[in-house]
Amino acid sequence: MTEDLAPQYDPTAIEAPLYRKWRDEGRFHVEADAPGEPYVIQMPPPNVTAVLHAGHGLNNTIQDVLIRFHRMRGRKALWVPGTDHAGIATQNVVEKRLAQDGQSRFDLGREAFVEEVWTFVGETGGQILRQLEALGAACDWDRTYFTLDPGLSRAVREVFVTLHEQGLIYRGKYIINWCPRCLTALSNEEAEKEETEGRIWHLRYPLADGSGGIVVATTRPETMLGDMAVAVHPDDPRYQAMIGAELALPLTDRRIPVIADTAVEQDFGSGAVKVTPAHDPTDFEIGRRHGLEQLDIMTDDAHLNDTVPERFRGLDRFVARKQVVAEFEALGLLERVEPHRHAVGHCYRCGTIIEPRLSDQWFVRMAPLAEPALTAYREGALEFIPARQGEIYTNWLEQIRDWCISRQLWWGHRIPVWYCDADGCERTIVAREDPESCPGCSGTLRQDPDVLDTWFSSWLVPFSSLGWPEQTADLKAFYPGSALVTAPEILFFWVARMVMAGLHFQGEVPFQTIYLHGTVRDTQHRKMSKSLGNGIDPLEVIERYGADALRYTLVSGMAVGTDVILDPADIDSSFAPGRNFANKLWNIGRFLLGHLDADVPRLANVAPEELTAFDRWIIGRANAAIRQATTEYERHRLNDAAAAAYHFLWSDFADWYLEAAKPRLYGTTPDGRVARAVAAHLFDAALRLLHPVMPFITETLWLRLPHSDPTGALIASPWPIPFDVVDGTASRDVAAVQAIVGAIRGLRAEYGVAPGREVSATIVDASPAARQAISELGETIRRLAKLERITMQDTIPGEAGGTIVLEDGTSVIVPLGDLVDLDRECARLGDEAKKLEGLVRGLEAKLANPQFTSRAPAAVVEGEREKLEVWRHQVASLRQKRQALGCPG
RNA sequence: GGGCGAAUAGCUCAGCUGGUCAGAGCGCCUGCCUUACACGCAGGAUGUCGGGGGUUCAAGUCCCUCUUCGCCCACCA
Repeated sequence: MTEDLAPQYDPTAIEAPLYRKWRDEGRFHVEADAPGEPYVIQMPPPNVTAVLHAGHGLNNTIQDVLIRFHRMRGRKALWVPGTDHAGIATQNVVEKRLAQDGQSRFDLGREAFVEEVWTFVGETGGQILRQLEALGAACDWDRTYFTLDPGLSRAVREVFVTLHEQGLIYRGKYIINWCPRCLTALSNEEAEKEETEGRIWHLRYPLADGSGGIVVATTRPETMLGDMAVAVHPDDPRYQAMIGAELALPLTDRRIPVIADTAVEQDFGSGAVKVTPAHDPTDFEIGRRHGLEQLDIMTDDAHLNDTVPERFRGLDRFVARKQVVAEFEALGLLERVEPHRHAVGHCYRCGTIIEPRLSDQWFVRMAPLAEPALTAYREGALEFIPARQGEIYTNWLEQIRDWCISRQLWWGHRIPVWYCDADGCERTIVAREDPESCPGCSGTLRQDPDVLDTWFSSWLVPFSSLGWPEQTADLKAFYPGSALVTAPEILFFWVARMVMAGLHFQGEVPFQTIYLHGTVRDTQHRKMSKSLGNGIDPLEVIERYGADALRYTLVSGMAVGTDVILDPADIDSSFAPGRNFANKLWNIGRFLLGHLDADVPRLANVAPEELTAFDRWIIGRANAAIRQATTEYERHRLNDAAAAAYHFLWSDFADWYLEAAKPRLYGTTPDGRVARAVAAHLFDAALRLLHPVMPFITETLWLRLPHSDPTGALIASPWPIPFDVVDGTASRDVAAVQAIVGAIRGLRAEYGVAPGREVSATIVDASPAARQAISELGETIRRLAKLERITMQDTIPGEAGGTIVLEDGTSVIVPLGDLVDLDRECARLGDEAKKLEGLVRGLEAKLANPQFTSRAPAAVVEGEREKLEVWRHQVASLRQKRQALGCPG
């Protein structure tokens, strides 16, 4: 039971075997019919091709902390893991591999390519889930899902068809965000807007009759080849005469009209806008209002197509831009060029500049779904951490636009829509089950070639992962979930949409708490990324310092809503907090276990009168730590919860209690047994408090403690509750001990007393607490301060000594003979007195102010009076000491 | 342009309902290998709480304003 611990803390030796033990004992699994109130977290499913990075480390640590905490609190805790098929990302990875062999997906063809992706996923996919085991993630692996699993695919299809039936899914031709590299449409969220230093070109379009012309401003000159009109504001006095006129579109032989539309801002640019209905959302709307033709001038990969004059055909869009500008310049039609800062959309997967493009796509009507999601938040069904994220959520929902869900990819959920091409039939079938043939004409059907946005399966996870559309026991037991932990980046991609889907299909929000944590960044506050090479590999950290050190460092460095800053160039000091603390814990355990035996009495069986002041004090500190850590975990302030356990263990338990209790622990006296009982029980409780953050080391130490917990594992044992012990004057007495010991240690350091040399101390004007502390705990003081003896007396000793006056007026004097420099001591006492006199004067003035004494609460005034008394007393003592030493002045 | 937020010790940040709130960790300085721990022990230094106004008996804490910085959204081409 008190089997020896390795002298050196070696996390690699304990972590992996312990994880296996937990898993083999079924500690992570929970049945639907298990007792207790459920606590459910859905892991944000990592991409199936992902490898663990620092962000995953932080994200999953937080979830694991919450799961472990709530399990210990008696909840039926379920953490559901899974992976996302990640349409574009995964397809890109496999395409890159093919490219190494000089192949493209088109060489293979759709079926073979998809087969290839499945093979790739089968061979290398999901390794991140295995890496999470090293982190200690207590997920229920029996419920691991993949978003392309048959069950989840059924859910996707059910949702698509239902929304279609409800008129919330439609197909239409609109301007969408097109990635010319991935060759697919993207949603608005997938087009990342980046402020870019660009230019704006002012181009002159001459009137068809040759009389002057009109100047338009554009950031994308190449699109002028698709212009169908120039628009001005109907009220713009400058252009009244022009409205209705015909312009000769330069570089082409086309004629376009000048039209009036209120969408035009008179103040911007020249007040005249070229209208390209097929390549700009605003222009698209203007074009619709005026019945303009939509001329798509580009190919899928953003080269100019056959609609433009021959010399431009086949040119890349940016090459074409240069050429268009050059030709305008040659014609004398380039008025001027200005620098211009504007937001340009980039593909969130490959970074390619988005091409706004007219295209036939499927959309989800979002307004009807957003409405309940807003209401739910406003009615308090959702709690954001930090709370301000709720405003961002609201802001987004209020101006939501329809969601483009079709993707021109091959890897993903195929859209469940079939078309009948038979003449005169041309039916569209949207169905849950694959139809054999056209129900209208029995003709052959052709399935829509597109797949769905990856997020169209992700937004269903809170219920699809539990078996929906089947009404499973899991669904009943574990929906809705409790918390959702993720980075703010996917608040719109995923979190808000899950809320909508949950409300729409289950009638309830999928989780109550939305915990949005910060990002792991380097010392320059840059996001860690592969391309910048500034990443920290969590697995490397785990290998070097252990998962517990990694986890503690991440949690302690993470206040709610702030980023975690780590230095990739100095892993050693970055993870020092966790590493140091884990080592400290190990050594506390080693020391304590070395002094325990199997028959340590239960604390409940120790008579109250057997407890010393230090025992009662440390129990009080433990109770405070239990209360605080519990509250902080509940409030999701994990760093504060961890700090509560940390400070209790290190500053109170190790630094003071164990140090003070050493003689008792070394011996075999009855009070030694009491100390062992106290130490064992409080250490047990503290390990419980810390277990959510540092599961491995706490479990390892806990298993070696003598106890009779029936669960047999810390991971499954109950959360600690405060001990029922009366403090009496214990905390006051120990505080006095700490003050006296601190004063003596300070004086020793001040005068360079050799560490081994014993001195004596004289206490004058002892306060009641000091008096009691010295008479009851004098031996402890003597040992902790390395004293030969400590005495109390009424008068200041004649011998020269260092003096410190404590806050309660007690004077601690250490006679040091020759070691004391009298001048220095006089100056020190004098400075101290002066400083205090200043404070006294300030406080006297404050108390003399009737405004203060009449308006401030009585307790505050009383507190200030007491403080004044103490300070006055201190000043008097200091003066007295100076006099006794014969100080000048 | 709209929304949200931040400025506290060299660094990263706490300070939650205005009155022991000027703190923690890391780093730094001094002394110690005191048989649990040098990833340690003991002691120590460092802040006009971004600037300026205001409310209050009392303000890192509330309000206004300026400066600087960050995040999200956005069809001024």
